[in-house]
Amino acid sequence: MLEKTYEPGAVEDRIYKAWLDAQAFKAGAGARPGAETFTIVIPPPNVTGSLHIGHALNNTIQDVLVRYNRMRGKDVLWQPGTDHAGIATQMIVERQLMERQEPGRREMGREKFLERVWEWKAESGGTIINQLKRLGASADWSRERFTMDEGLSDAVRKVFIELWKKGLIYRAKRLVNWHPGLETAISDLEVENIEVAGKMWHLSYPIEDSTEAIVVATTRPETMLGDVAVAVHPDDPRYKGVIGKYAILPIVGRRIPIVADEYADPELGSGAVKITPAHDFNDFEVGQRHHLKPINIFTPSAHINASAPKEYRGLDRFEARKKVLADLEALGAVLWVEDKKIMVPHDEKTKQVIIEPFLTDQWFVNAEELAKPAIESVRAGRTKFVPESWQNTYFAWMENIKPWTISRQLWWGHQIPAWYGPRIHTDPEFGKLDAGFKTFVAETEDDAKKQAIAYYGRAVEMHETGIGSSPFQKAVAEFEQIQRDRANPTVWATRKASDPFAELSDNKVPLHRDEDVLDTWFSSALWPFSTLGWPAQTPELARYYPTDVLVTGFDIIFFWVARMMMMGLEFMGKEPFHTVYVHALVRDEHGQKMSKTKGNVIDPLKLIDEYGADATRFTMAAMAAQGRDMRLAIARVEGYRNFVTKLWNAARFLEMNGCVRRADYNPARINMPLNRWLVGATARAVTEVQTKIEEYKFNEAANAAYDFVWGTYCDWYVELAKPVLTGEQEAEKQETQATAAFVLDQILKLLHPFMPFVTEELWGETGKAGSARDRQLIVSEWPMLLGYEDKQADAEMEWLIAAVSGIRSVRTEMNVPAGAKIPLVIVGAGQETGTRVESQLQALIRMARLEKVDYGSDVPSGSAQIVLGEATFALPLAGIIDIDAERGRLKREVAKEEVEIEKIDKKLGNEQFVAKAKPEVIEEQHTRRAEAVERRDRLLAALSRLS
RNA sequence: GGGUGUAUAGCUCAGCGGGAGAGCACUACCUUGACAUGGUAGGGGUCACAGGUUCAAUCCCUGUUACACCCA
Repeated sequence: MLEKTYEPGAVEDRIYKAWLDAQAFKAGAGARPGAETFTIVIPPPNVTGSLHIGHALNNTIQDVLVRYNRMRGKDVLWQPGTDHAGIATQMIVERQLMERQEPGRREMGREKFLERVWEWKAESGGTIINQLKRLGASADWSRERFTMDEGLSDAVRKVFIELWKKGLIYRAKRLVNWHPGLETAISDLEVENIEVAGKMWHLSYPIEDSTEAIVVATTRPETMLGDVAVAVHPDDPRYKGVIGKYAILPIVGRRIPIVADEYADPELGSGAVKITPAHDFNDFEVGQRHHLKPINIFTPSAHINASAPKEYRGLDRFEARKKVLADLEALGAVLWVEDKKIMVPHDEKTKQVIIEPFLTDQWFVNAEELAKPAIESVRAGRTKFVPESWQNTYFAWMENIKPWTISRQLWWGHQIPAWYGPRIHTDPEFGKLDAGFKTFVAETEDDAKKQAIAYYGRAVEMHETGIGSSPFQKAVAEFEQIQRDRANPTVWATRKASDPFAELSDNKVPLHRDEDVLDTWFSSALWPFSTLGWPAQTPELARYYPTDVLVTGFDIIFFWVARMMMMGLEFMGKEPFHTVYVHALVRDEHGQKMSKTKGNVIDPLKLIDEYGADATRFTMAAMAAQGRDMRLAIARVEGYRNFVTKLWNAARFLEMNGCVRRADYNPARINMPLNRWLVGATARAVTEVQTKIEEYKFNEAANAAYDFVWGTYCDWYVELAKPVLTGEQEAEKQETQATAAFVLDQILKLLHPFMPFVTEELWGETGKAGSARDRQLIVSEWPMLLGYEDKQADAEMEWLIAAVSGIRSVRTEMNVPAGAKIPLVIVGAGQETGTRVESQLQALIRMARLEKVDYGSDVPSGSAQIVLGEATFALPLAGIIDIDAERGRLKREVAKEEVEIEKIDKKLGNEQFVAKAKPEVIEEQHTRRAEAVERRDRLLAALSRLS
């Protein structure tokens, strides 16, 4: 016997374990022989993360697709795992060390520190995975992957080396977005520009050998310490005379050129701009055009460095601004200040730290080149976006893609497989300005050494200290000096004479591995194939790549979709997925983005605790309309929790009424209109849900299932079945019991992708009676119900429902007590009505709360009347009903029909309409008019009988 | 500044070139033998505004307004 109410908390864990025990999530579980594959890779959540509402939506959709396709008999793989989240994870462990007052990362050294990170991962890294399990995610956990796994790290090294060989990865000194707190480069996607109230300072720079000055405007006065030029627009008449002259930088005293460059906007400020190539992206480009050497004034932690005058050194950027302004003020160089809204780059995660454009050596991916085929794939429709409009966002970004900064000054991540050494004098780059180190990119240190030995023609020596450290720099400088000396025989002879160890030093070539690691997304980009075993040619790779659908939020199109597309095409030669389903962003019920600071976060785990995983999932699916965002109101979750309860109680009713599945049940061989109608309606519901899932219209699929289960099965079928189930007609009873049980089975299947727990539980419970179940619901077959439509049965049941509804309406309107049983007299019944009344008499009596049903030739006086088909249903309520009220009711009904007739007449009277509208539309109007006239006339007749 | 999107019932949202819908909320009645996390009946909308296309516009087009998001 089922419990009175369904308790999700008591059931979900047990059901989930049962699935795991049965290995129901494993790739290929329940697949038909020779089945085609259906593959989804999870967009890897951050290992430091915990489940938020966006994950809940994202993974509900994936699980709906996965469970549906599994039931369709496909060979399904849902590949799960997490990414290593370089910055976030390193920060967590560093904070932990600090809290425990243990030595910091630099004191303990790289190796020890990484051990600690792995320890952290082992202890608390799996949080989100466990939370996904609570949601009911049926991913193949036996295949769970982590971006730092050995295999995935092999893939990263291989990709890096291949791209390097193809020239698609390079190392260069560029301005990058620099996080001064973490002292690492970050990608432009990790920067959020936030508008803040700022100021614009107008500064006066004196012109050399002149009494005049040039006025520049800036929002960052402290960077003037690194100014190398002033730019004006070449066509700006105000400045024609000063181009080519020099300004004297106040405080610093540097002589800087006044250059003509179109970057200077005559409309903005004074029309002249200061140029600080080391600290501004636009200025950097201006600097390059005019061959100006950038002057970097910051240390990696954004304190003033030795390039600035002594009294500024060591100040952080904010203190430096104050001092620069005070000093300029004292010089009279600050002309005026205006308030201005300015966009300031912030760290996207915390939104606390201001990001600094910073000049450093970094590794870059030539994303522009990789983007070309990725754009083409979408243009050609080999990968489609759903909804389609998102492809515009994709194109917009991909067509303006910037070089991707992939190196990070961190320890946690994939260390870049590059080794550096000095250049030999025969190297074409030798001695060139900014040539940088000789770089050896290799799988292993041994391989790097081999390459180096081949290049130098002599043994190398691994240096442990960083490439920026003085011992390494000194060793390199020494080697390069020897190279120079050797190139000149006279110098070399002199040197050898004075330095007996010269030859020996020549043999000590210093080599050092790049200490930086790669951006986490570099490894995530490989996820659709690295998780399947690549670079090894595994059977899984052959079978499951390309995958089918990537399910993601639009805020992440750039992170996941774009990069996976680029890498998939480059290394697999095929798009990683044929469809990208972009779901909405979940907001609170007032449309605000959820955030911890606003305190409007809805925690999906709390929803699961309170309403159950099924209700939470169903809400996600029901609200997943294709669009930009969805506002989540708790009331919706509550409503769907009630739906779970409703289903449970329907099953309980069946159980109490002997509705047991029968092995010999055949829906094609049943007789009662009630049952034939239900089976047809079930078939329609199945088709609807199936179609909508395949169109990625999850809200429509969920609603179709909801309407059928509650509106059709519970509200009408079960109610109409009651008199049969408690009646004496044994054959009818048995047919109804079996049909009710059969359709419940179909319902469980239909709802399973959305509500896996309660459906599996009911599947198990109902399996205890009747024919044995041979498998769990999760791997059972999706319903196949074709050819069960019965128009005649449908018409009869629709008539019955109209009759019952009509009588109920009148009862309420006439204030007939709910419990009172009243007589019904049917007047003017034709053969069809007669047959239907006979067939549905018990149902009619019970549902409409009738005392008896008679036929009559006249409507008894003082009756309320309902027009239904050719017949009039009269409810003789003399003495009970208020004749005036009934007259009013009928008049309103007549008026409604009149309005309808009038509207149609207007249309049909329009020659243009008759001439141009489609014939079927005109036909429909005629039919509707005739029906309305019929109803109106009967209502008028009813009205006349009242007076 | 450029782009994208949204305006439909009190709230949250579907829908759509020919009859305005759901859930929640609301009103009235009902402790009927699955379910009060329920049942029955009901009220409530010039489908943002102004033009245009069309036989026909909530739906297509243009503009306006408001809001949201993305990019600079």
